[in-house]
Amino acid sequence: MALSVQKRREKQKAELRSELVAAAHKLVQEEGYEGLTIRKLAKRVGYAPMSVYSYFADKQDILFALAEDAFETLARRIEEHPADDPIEALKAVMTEYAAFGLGNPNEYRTVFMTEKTKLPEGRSYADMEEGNPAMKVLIKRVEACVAAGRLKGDPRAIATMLWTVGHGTISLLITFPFYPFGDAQAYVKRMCDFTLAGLQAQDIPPLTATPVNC
Amino acid sequence: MALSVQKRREKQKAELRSELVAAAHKLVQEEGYEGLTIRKLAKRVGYAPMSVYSYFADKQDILFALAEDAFETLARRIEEHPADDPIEALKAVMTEYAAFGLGNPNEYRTVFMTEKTKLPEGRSYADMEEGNPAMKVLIKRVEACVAAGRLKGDPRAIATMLWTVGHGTISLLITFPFYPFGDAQAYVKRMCDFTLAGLQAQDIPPLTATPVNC
DNA sequence: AATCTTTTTCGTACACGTACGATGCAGTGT
DNA sequence: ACACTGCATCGTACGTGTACGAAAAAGATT
Repeated sequence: MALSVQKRREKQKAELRSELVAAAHKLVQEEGYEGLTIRKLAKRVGYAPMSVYSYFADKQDILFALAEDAFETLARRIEEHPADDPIEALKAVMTEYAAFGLGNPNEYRTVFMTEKTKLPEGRSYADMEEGNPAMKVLIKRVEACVAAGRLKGDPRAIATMLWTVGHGTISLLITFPFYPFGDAQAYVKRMCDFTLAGLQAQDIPPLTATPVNC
Repeated sequence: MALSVQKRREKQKAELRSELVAAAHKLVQEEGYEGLTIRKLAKRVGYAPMSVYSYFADKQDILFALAEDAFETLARRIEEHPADDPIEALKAVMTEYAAFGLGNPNEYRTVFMTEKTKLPEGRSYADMEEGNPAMKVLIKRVEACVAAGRLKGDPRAIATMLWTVGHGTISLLITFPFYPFGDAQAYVKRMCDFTLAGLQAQDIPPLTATPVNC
């Protein structure tokens, strides 16, 4: 109870929620993933621990909010790195994504490597794609590649595959820092180039389609 | 004589450790992953909760032991299903690996998605490759592909790249189960085929080499 | 103004993982 | 026989996420 009851009263719900998100963000940056606890978070904003549950269903919900935040800043960062060649623009997305992950491993871990079994209330798949700015930019740049005839296939599928490879690379580098990947940057570039070479050589069907062969 | 006493102690210790692992396995089977707690485990074998820590560094260590068991059976399962074509044999590894990860997400998470600054005592990255039977099989089959002229390049680099894509796929599916990947099996197959197509189209240099262009 | 209803806040309690240090016992040296 | 040493065992305690329900505040109705 660091704050007076009256001041607490005046706060708007949305404001308080984003204040909680901001505090959570700070906590993660300052003390790492393990530093983010409900009690600490509550203390930061002058609430009792259980009051946090008025704004978040559970801890996962907080992490989800952090993820949304991270997506936004990531998208902003990406858009600061345009390129003439559409393929290069795509590579820039991957590079920025990797730089973000390797530069903020704690953040990346909480956002992309902790289980999110259930969507927060009112979220849907569409939200995950449409409401995710980073994915939106990625898809947009993929679409540019398709439009320019540099890639063939379903943009969303291509984007998801790029995300998959990027995430695999980053999370492995974070989780096994001593594994002999060689230079991290070089490995990121290797995987990025490899994936894009593969994508340029194929027509990528949509995700829901499940072609059966082999 | 002091030596035999020492050995006897170690043997007893190992016995109790595996007894604990067995009890843990049973607990998981009976009550699910959430049913595995130190306190319950201790009660099962008639010990105080803290006594478990004489045999395991922490709970992750227990899960790691469980995962080792699982990987052994996985490797066995893989080798029971060989394929004539070396590339298909490689795909089989990936498929089984994915099936394990998606079927045992908690084990997968503890082994491959939690920071490995502290591996269980006596484990190293050589162990990660040599001591993990599944990874061992992967490298072996990559080598078979290279020997058969179906793949070109450094086997370890190729295996690492396959691991990267496989891990990206599995961990994403685990972490964001609500994301519209479509059918998980189909997505795994897609990524697997895609990656192998790419690998077959290139000569893969060793990891330490860091080619610089673009 | 008074009463009832709804929403927001949070005090308490539980099971959890586990750090720390005490206890007691087996093995060794004298 | 006796003291000493090392080690297996475990009692206690802390901080964790969060279920439950009480308390308080805000809003609605009379």
